Amino acid sequence: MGGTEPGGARLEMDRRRLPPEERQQQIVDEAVRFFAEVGLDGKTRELAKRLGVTQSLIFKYFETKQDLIEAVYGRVYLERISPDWPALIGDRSRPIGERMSVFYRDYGSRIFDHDWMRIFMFSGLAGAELNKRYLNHLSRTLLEPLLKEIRVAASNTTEPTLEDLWSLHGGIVYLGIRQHIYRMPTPEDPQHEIDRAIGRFLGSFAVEGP
Amino acid sequence: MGGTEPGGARLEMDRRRLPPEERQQQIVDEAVRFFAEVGLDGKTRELAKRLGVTQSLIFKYFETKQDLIEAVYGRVYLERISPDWPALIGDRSRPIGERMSVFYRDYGSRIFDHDWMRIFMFSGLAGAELNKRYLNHLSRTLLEPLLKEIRVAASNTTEPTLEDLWSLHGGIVYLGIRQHIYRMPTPEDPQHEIDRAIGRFLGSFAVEGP
DNA sequence: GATCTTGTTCATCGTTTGCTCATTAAGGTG
DNA sequence: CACCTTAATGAGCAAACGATGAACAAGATC
Repeated sequence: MGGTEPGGARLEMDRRRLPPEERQQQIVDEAVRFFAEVGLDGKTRELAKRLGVTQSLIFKYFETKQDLIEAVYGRVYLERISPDWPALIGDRSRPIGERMSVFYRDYGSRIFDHDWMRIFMFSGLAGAELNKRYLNHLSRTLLEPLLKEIRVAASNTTEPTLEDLWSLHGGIVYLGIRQHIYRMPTPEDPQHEIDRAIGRFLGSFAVEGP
Repeated sequence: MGGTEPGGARLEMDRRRLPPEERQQQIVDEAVRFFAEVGLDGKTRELAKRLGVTQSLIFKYFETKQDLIEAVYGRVYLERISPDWPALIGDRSRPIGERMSVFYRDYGSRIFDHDWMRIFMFSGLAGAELNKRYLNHLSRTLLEPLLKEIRVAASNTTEPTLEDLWSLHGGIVYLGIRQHIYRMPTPEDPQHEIDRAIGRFLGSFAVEGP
């Protein structure tokens, strides 16, 4: 399939002239990696060098540097929360411990990502509104429903609070922070640690863990 | 004591000429607040404006901007770990739950600080070696001894691992991250949440909590 | 292969950056 | 009060910054 005829859809490294959408996408792709590494104060000239392109070309596709950063935000925040999770969390045909294990396995596979983790932290420090929106969305659509489900499963004992869940959540997220922000050694099998944390959490509310 | 005679040791806002050590200290103080707010890429001219001083004066006290940043690191990391903690953690005349509660109350009072939290995160993202040294020191001198004590208290049940403790620690630190990095609402009484987390943790190893 | 479109480069502007150094004046000493 | 030390200023340099616009050339169309 494909072939070697010129004008084919295959991407070539040394190709000079690209269709606008493709070039724009290429710039954002590299900008994600670049800003994740050096921070949002990274210079457009260095980004251009990594792209093998002149600096002025970037400003043909993005009016300002801030526009580029917004595009990076959009790209990086996209697809970071799965639409399947609410259904998974509410699926009472499965034990709550299993649901939480599967949820956090899936959640971890999406956020334990070098670029996401660092850009999320950089933008948080910069005071970007997106972080608050993301965390509020996380709380409302995932943590609060999860809390409800745990309370159902833990019916006649002391009930967990939302802050209890944030504590569990923080302990899990901290794995990614240690790895990608502080670049410290982290466990080989994060899922095992996550399952242990979930087990301790549920156990303290007299619910069986994963 | 003191009085109003000129040349007294009291600091005056409008005073122009300061003794070198005092001025140097003043610059570092303001630099901590400044860099914590805008990041380590903050401009020396804006810092000078906040000090009510010319930008060139800063370079009379610090040869390069990097030197100033190192001074900020030193200032901020100082006194962040108490020498009393190892003794507290190892004091078997007190129940482990109480020791952990007191330790984390004290620990929280030192690190749930706007400037520290943000500069630690900025420097971590910048790849500063100090972060790794701090975390390694934390692990060796506090978490590992704490783990040992918990294991003693939990003798004949399943034992906690160091990663379990990191999970608890992360959940606690995440309180500060939510507050100072993401600027999200956090519980009025963090100590209560911390005690709950400690209680759950110890409870899952059949040890009485705080 | 000549022509046309437009993605890309090149040169450059105006500003800001870290940093320097000659000059000024604050404040203690006689 | 005049004198002297030195903290602080002010003007400015070289490099780097985001951004602009004219000139160029890659590649499709006829």
